[in-house]
Amino acid sequence: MPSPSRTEPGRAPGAVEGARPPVPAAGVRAPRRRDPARTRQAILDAAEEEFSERGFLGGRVDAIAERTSITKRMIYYYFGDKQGLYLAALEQVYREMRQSERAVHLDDLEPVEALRTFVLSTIDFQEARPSFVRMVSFENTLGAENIAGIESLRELNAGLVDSVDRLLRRGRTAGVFRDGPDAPDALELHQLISSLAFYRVSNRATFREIFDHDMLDPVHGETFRRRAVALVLDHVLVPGAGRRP
Amino acid sequence: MPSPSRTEPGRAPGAVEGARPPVPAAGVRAPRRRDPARTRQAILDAAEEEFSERGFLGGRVDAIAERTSITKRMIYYYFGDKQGLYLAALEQVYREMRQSERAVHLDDLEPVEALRTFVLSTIDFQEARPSFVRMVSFENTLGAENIAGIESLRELNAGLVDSVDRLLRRGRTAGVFRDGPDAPDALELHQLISSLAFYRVSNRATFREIFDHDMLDPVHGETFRRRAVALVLDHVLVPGAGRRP
Amino acid sequence: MPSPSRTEPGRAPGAVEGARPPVPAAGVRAPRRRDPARTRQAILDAAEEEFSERGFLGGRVDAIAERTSITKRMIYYYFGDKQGLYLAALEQVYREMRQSERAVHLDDLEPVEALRTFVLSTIDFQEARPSFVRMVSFENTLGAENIAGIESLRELNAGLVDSVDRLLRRGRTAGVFRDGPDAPDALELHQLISSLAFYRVSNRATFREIFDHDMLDPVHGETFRRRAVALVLDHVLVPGAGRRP
Amino acid sequence: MPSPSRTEPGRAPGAVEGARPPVPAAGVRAPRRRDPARTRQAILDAAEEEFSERGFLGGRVDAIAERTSITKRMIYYYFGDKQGLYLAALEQVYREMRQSERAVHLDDLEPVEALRTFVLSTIDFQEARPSFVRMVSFENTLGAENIAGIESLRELNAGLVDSVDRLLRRGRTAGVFRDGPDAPDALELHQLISSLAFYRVSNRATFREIFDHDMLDPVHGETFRRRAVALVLDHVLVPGAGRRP
DNA sequence: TATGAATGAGTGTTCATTCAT
DNA sequence: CATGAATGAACACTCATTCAT
Repeated sequence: MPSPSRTEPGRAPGAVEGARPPVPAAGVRAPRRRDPARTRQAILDAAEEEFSERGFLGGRVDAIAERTSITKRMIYYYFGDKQGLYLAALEQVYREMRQSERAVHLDDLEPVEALRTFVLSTIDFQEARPSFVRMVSFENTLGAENIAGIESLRELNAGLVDSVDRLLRRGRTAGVFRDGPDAPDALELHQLISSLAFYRVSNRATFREIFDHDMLDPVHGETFRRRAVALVLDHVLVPGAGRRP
Repeated sequence: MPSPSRTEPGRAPGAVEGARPPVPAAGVRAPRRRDPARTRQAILDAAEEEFSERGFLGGRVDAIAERTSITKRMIYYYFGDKQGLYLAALEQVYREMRQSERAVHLDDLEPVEALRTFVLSTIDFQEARPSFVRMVSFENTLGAENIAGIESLRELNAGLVDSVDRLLRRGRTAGVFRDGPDAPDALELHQLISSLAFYRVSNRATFREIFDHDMLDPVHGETFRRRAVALVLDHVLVPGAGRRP
Repeated sequence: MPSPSRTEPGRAPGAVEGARPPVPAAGVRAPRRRDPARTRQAILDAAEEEFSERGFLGGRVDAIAERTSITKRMIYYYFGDKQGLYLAALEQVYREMRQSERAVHLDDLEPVEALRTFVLSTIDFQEARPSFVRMVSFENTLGAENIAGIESLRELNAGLVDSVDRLLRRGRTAGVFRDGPDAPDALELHQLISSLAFYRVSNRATFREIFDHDMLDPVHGETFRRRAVALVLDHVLVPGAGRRP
Repeated sequence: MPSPSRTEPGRAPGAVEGARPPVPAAGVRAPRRRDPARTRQAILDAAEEEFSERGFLGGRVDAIAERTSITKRMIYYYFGDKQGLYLAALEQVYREMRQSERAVHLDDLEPVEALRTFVLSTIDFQEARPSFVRMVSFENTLGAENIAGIESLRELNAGLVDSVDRLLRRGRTAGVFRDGPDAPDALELHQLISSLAFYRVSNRATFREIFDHDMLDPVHGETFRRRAVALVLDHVLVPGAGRRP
């Protein structure tokens, strides 16, 4: 299951667990009746798996029902239809990304260190959550029609760009980041870093098949990170400034 | 149609057309009977469209038949099954990429110019052939299982890496490219450039939806190209060498 | 319908019918919604008809759906695939045979009478259930690949041979059945009787076409039975023993 | 191929083979152009294989074309349609049986020996030509509709019954065969012997699967033949007469 | 809340057969 | 005589979705 530690929205965090209705017979494996929030979450996790593996068109509602041993009727009860379920899974995946980005407090770091941290955390997140990458890939192939329906997504990501923007300003003010028309803005910088981090995960399979080289092999991890950081810093820093010895 | 410039094998380029039975009205795209090469190619083009839009799982054989007004039976006659057709479309798309790369004779250019050309031609190709990008994306989401079945793909791409390798060697010999353990090898360089060029096309839809910024908008094209070239050159050149004034 | 006497598992034999929703007009054979056991059985009966008439390869799932006016989807819901349905029909037919054989308690009869009874009941069953004969014939032409998948079939039939074996032993002990290396064993005896009873049904059509003689015509029934019994008794009895006056 | 020794109707038996048109390039495997009779026969043999393995409904014209590497068009050219081809194959199989029966000159043997010979030759033929048995089985499951279309089949088989009839008369006249209302007539005798010989081949697969006993295993061949002969003689001979010591 | 049964429109694939050359 | 290309109807099987309980 993607992430067992996920908070379950339908249930109060401090709820007493002991007081639950008669526990189902031992040996029964899956979320058993009478815990709607858990049922909902189980469906959602299965949907994330299914859709991230096969896409919206390729994903099967039946397969999701089988993964959870929850009846299809429940899926429709909770999510309306296939698209509703897909959207919910997509949103869940994006929400996680946001949380991961919030966890990194760029504003608390001095500019160069903040930039370095931003690059590395982006790489780390994409690497850790390939199902995010796959769902985004699928969304793109279908023209991102579904993603448009997710409210709060824009502001969510606008927040990200804003924080990169603040980072860049601080760096320029401090005289360590280049300025002028040739210097990249926040969005361009995000695009650059995303390209590096995303492609590495999204194109892993074909790259490996064609070049016999697994971009995600831990063996290459350190080198890749170092190069990526160097590349971005070279691109942003004023020549000669602030590099590590 | 995906590639109007494709040579049609069943017909000599300069052949006289006048002697043939009444040519179908111009604009009618479906090939008419008794021209197997044309029939096959029409199916293939429609398949490329369909599969690049909806993926292997989402693509419908019926849709391909309707696009061409060729009976489904003929699709199976020529390509065996859905997977065979998909593979053929995938191969066609890859072959075009190779041809586009061959067209650029890196060996004939001096190293810095060659590198600049390589970056730009990669960007241009991905931009010009979004269906290539989409098919590769789909392949990756499915683990590139299909791509493994295409012979000649590895050597085809090995050729590409070889020519980049020669390029790097020449640059180092000439003293303009960095050397040593920190300098990227041919594969790493290819990965870098592909990331930039591929992501811009593959993630266009979500990027636009989230940031209101179309990475492929011609308005940004020149800037993007300039930045990408600068980025790569900065990464490869010895500091201070060979840059344009 | 193949076997009107079949017990319908989903309904208690003496259950009151009055409380149910308006019963469909008598004579309407298709079961109406919401009686799974009946639905399943209706499919199975139609499958037995279809497959016994046209074989596994020739039988059409669509035809079975039409015979019952149950949607194809339900057939797959209950039986998985065509082969699963075929196997279920085959098993049903074999189970009936077993029941018919169990109904004859050979152990309760004295040897000669038991043997006579065994011959006649075998003839009667094959004659009464031509679809059994046809399905077995089809199975044979396909190498009995399907039959191999039916568990319990062997033990089921092993039971038959065992009871014939007991019969033979009792007869030998009583001194009425021949003994020694030339006397047939239980399996040989079964083969002999089956040959006579089975061929008469399985080859009826060609025999009639070629010789203008219907082996199943009631006119010949009595003679055939008498001859078959005599033939078997002559083969098994010690000369001069136990024949009817 | 079923029977390479088959006479090819379209070609004179004594035709010189050396004078054939330029032999096709070495490596080309199958009957090559410009020998219509051979082409026809190749199709027929493949059809016999296909139909005897899968029946009329299950047999595929494509499969027959592939077996011979002759184009489907030729099949239609020679045989009209699938049914025409099936009939031709059926007729070929029956013709062989007739020839095999003609080869045994019952009239030249004394009655008991003739009867013994008849039983054994019937057993031998069925054993040697399982595709005959399978095609007859298939015909029966379909109600022998096709067989009705084969002219000369009745007289062909009438001849068989006549010769058995002559055999029985001779035996009765000689006082070795039983007479009276309880004695079997020619058709009954044919039915009996066919049952034994046919069932052994037709039901081999299910019998083996169910009882782990291969009725055609050479190990049991001698015993089966002895029993079959004894059974028939016991049924026909006057008690005590003419048996072997 | 939950379920198992049911549906109709598709979805990949194959069939026997025919056409133009 | 012979071929490869073409067809439309059927074929086994699956889809997302809904109903009765």
